Amino acid sequence: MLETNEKIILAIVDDHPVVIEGLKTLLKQEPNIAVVNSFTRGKEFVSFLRTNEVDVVLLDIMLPDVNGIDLCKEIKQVAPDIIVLALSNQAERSIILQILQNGANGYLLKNASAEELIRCLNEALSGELAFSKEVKEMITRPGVNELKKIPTLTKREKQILQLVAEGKTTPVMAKELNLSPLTVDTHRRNLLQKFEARNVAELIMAAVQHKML
Amino acid sequence: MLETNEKIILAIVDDHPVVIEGLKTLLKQEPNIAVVNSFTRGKEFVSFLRTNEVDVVLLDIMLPDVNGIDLCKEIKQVAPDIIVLALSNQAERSIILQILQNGANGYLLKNASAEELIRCLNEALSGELAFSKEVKEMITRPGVNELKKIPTLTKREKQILQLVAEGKTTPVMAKELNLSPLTVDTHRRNLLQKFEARNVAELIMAAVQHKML
DNA sequence: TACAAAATACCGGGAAACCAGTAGAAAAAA
DNA sequence: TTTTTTCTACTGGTTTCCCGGTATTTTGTA
Repeated sequence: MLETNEKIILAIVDDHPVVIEGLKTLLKQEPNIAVVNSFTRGKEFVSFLRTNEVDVVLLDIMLPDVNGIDLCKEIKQVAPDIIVLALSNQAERSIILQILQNGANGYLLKNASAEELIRCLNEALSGELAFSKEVKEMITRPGVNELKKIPTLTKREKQILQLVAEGKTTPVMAKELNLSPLTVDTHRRNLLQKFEARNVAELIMAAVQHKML
Repeated sequence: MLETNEKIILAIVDDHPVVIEGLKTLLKQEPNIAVVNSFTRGKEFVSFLRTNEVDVVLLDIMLPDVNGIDLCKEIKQVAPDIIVLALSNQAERSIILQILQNGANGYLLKNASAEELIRCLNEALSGELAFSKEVKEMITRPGVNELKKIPTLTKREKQILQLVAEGKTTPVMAKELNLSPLTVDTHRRNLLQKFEARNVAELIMAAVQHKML
């Protein structure tokens, strides 16, 4: 949390120049906000973060170059004290929960009004989780299709999951990755366990439902 | 088409305040553009159009209140000479073609840069159809990602596909449907053939991609 | 540096999936 | 009423998957 008399250093990561300009314009009215740096690539921002201080980042989680969830995690690793407000134009329960699990401090829809934007910023600055109106409804109302806890996969597991989904068999994958088929098999079994699946069919379905494929 | 020395009256219809502000800011630099009216509802804009003159409208086709295609048609009926540039954040071939058939003069993605925006505006003003880069690619190349022909399934096959997706094994399904496991196996094999899949993983993926699960 | 997590690899065995055919009823379409 | 499609069922065999473990090495982080 910041002292109220200090100015906030804000960054915007979004691949849409229009959105960047819009946010800048709307936030210019706020006297508390000092610097607004903007980036169109996730990678760019991460490397900027390594050498510069940033208090708050408005992060579009639908970037072309990287997956939003991974990017959020990476940002939090590089700068654990940064406040990450996820930006998106769709409010899907599973995605929202997933990104919050990965350290985000809030979730805003791009159709938020200026007031909503400012309100969320302040909420986040005072340590709360901040959500725009529609998002709040989405996460509070009874999770109708309450999905089970989302399993966290390792790098290799994601890779293997992808290949499984492409119809590759264990020996084929082993050759492709220069691994023993037995190793690939182990990863497969770990995947099944993590997703609580009994076979590939369930595995793929679960992965699809969690938007991991 | 306008005379070059006349200023252009522009309108923006978008339910995202951020986008409106962004577009305004980016277009402010253009000396040719005079008035920028903005609306968050399609209906609002249409009634405005009945009493005011507008040369060009940037129209978000994903509004909450009305369908973009119908709105475009309505606008063209009220003011046939208006130039409609469709705005969207997704470039789906079928949608693009549909909206062009309904009188739109161009199609821009929201991730377009300022230069692209201006270029498209000028193209549209000089009577051409205007597209941002990615859209152009999408419509010129013939349906690349036009999915393969969707296989037609029999009643039983749909049933079995569903059960397979639920992780049921052949013997389990056989018992459930009072069939011989051998029969179920035959249906499975027919499913694999129809989807050109080598195993369940590919089968499920294909079925999901065709929205059959 | 020490500890946890991830990646690697193995054994043995049973179950299920997949392949290539064939073929007789039943239902739907011509 | 023929013809076609779908549903049913079979033989016989190969491959892959899935399960129960265990264990070493590598990597990352506290």
